[in-house]
Amino acid sequence: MATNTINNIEEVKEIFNRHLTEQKMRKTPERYAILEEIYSRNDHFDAEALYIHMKTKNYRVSRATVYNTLDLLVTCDLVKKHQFGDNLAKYEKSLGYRQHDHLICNDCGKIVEFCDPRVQQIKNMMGDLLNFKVTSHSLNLYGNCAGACEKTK
Amino acid sequence: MATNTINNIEEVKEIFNRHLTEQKMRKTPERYAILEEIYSRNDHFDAEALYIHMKTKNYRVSRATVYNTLDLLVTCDLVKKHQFGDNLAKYEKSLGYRQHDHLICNDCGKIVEFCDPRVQQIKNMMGDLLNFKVTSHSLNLYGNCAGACEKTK
DNA sequence: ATACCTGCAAAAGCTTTGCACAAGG
DNA sequence: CCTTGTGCAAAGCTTTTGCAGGTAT
Repeated sequence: MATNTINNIEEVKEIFNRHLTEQKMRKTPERYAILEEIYSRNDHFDAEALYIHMKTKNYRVSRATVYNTLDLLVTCDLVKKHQFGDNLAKYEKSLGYRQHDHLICNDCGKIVEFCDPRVQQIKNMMGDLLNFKVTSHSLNLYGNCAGACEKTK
Repeated sequence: MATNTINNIEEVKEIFNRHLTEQKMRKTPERYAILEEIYSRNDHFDAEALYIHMKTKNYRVSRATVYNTLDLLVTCDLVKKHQFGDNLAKYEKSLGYRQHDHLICNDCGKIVEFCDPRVQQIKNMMGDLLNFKVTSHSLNLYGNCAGACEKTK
């Protein structure tokens, strides 16, 4: 199982739990099941893939709940939402992951993550310069993975 | 007329013209009309807004042609396509504009452009490091325009 | 008990596609 | 002429919404 990440699932659930309490929202089994499913993955997935995967595991859940819960998890910073060029939102778990950005292969769709401190510098400087309070960002580099790209898109 | 930009419209048409010739594509009046319409704007617009605006000017054109032509213009680098967080493609003319990125206000939707040479440095370094040939990128900073934001969204 | 949440299906919104007709080369 | 491009409408896809029934608190 792919849950050997920096934070174990119990810790994540606890954070979610606290958020739900603070916001006076209900602790439904669906919400925890979706959280668990997301944290068992290590990829960038879309809402439909998550939905299908839960169905496959015989977990009865609706698309509406998947979308609602994804929004909720994005709000409390346990999940990050991305747009990689197409009109399809992709998600990934975010807790315990260093802030990072993405390099996307135009041919095979492969996604590689990277960190660069200059991104933070740009955010700080541009915020000051243009009088914006910058709260988040999205940086995607597009190209192709030289050589070993198999167009498995 | 808002065509007092760095490159005049004739120059742009000439570039488009050359591209169409090279690609053995037809020089239809619709294509030039759409190009002209785009270059008369200085904002970030979506396909529907462009379509509506052409209709308003009594230019008979279809959505299909608008989408086709936008794709075509993106291909030949006369137009840039963006995704600012939502699932709605936004476009802007690109010729003669320094490469730039965007700062988007979450409250009022205002878009401010900026340039930072560090973006190019990041592209170069990450391409080398991860063995990718980086051909393009998208960097958006999200936040809010301190003070004077009127939530006119 | 009573909001809130869920499931289901329909609707909405952007974009693509199919087909018949038009027109560029 | 022949093939590409266009208009129109329908279909496709992702995401949102409305409503009736369920359930956490």
